[in-house]
Amino acid sequence: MVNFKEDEHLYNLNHSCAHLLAQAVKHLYPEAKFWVGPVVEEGFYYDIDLGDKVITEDDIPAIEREMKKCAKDAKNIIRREISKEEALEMFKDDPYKLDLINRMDEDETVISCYSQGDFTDLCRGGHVENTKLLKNFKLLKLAGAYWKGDSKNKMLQRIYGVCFDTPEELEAHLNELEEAKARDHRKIGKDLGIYMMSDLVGRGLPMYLPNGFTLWNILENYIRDKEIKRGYVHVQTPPLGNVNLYKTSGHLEHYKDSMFPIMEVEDEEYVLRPMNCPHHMVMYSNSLHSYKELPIRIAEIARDCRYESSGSLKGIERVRTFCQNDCHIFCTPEQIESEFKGVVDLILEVYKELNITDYKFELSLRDPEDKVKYHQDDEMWDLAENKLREVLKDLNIDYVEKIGEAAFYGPKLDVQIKPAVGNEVTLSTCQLDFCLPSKFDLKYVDSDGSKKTPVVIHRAILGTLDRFIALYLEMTKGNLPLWLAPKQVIVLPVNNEYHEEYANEIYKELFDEDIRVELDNREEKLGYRMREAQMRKVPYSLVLGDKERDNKEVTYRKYGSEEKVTVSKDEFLKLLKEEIKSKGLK
RNA sequence: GCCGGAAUAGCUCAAUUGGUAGAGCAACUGACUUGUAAUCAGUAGGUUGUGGGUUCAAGUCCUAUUUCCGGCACCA
Repeated sequence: MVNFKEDEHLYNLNHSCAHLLAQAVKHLYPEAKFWVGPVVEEGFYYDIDLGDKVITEDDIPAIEREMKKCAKDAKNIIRREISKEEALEMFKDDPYKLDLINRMDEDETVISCYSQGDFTDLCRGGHVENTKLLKNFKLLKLAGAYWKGDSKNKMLQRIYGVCFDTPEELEAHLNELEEAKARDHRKIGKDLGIYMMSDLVGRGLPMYLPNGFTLWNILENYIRDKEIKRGYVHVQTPPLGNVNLYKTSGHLEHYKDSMFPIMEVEDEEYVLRPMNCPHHMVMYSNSLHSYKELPIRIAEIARDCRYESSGSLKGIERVRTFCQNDCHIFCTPEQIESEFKGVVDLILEVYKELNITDYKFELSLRDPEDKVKYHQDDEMWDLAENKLREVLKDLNIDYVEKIGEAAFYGPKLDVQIKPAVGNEVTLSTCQLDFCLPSKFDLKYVDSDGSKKTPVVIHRAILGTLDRFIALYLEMTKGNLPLWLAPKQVIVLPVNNEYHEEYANEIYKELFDEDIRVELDNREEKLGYRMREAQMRKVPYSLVLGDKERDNKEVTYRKYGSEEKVTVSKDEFLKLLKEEIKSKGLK
């Protein structure tokens, strides 16, 4: 997918198109006031205050027509540099522009504006030279957007669009957007019987259907086995807790708004747990620990519940109950680096085996100005942040730093992935925590006999199973590798009368070898059953007729290929086992 | 939560300015006995998300509400 911010020409083209949009809107709605119209990764937008006028989809064609009309005038786009006084005078009727001008730094001596015909906008640039280049554009979506991105402010109307040099490029881009929609896990999840939702059960509460839960279980076993090999121990804790647990941890104070409300039970107060860190802290304190035991890695595939605002719910990517692939590593300060490295190493290993390639690392740091969210001492933060930087440097990993994105208890490394539709989300995370261990007064006995406070690393590799399945379905377009496919083989006898017995025999042999196999012996034509097997994306379809029965062979067709291959049944089983073992990777 | 849009059979979608709710697939029944993406015929399937209202008449107009979709805000 094209990124409009990365290509300079495309950036300028879209930036100018944003101005063109504003110009057209101004023509059609003279009372319109304009905030900003930047280029973003997916194109351009403009935020507009239209007073009482509400722009709907029906108004879009008229705006596009007016844009075409304005562009046809072939006006040069002219840059002018003006003083702050001039700027204030020029935009005196537009409170939003005045706000921009007044907020500019004192040392920003150059204020620039760009004009095209009768329209002038405050703007840093860059732009294309002439409006005649703005031909192949399309307005794509309408949205509300808070002024300055703050939900306390008024909501403006935002119009998104894209612009290209040629109609072919525009067409291709629109096709890509359509294809992305077809890849959406909400569609694939429905088509492949992965999960369902029900109003009666409640919004944001997914129910995994047999196919989805098969996939879920394989992933769960896969990651648990990986963790066991790396010295993790697995536990189980309850999905709710006494409210005092979250008062102790500090979570209640910080995240009350996104927790389900407190339940009163016989003079006690409980909450559905929004995370399981506090449970694991308490579990650590169950016994006295020697420095010799550390690191202790307490892991759990844990179900949590969060009150996510209704507008943020999205399939199984963002839900109100989810299972975290969680772990809390309790270690000494000296062990931070090696443990952190171990986690990053595990992330990379898992991504390699799952063939996940399109992701980026983000190092989320505190905002030193925000003393409300980050109230521990700066020294601790500096130490933590620098340690993470060092490890990333050692591992030679590219990352971007994000100020103010850290958790209240410490900095974190996140792995971000772009879903088929919508904003980037976090898949894996690894977080350093100097805070919770002291809140729970956790200790270990050091070599000199003194009691010390351990450091905790929170980490999740598959993130939440729910979100992981969503993203993975989108990456693979639902075409799952053999080891993860809910059904691996479908057996299709050509004719039940003559071939069902042999088909049953093959079915049973595969079943006994733990292959997830299904026999489709319905009274339907082979073509019909083959079509269904292909639509269900079953990796192998086996066709069994006279030839196969007589020679003890099978003819298979691999999903996505039309090639038919006949092999002995032993060879087929061997092939399956090898492919499963290799996870489909060369 | 906020702004906008949408909701019709299990699924995908039709239904002229308000005028008898339809089709394909799936399901069921029967025939066909099948060699790699849809065999044929028949049957059944609906309080048009839900509650009010306007009208001789509402899927269609108004209103409230629920859910979903596109964004924004949020995301430990």
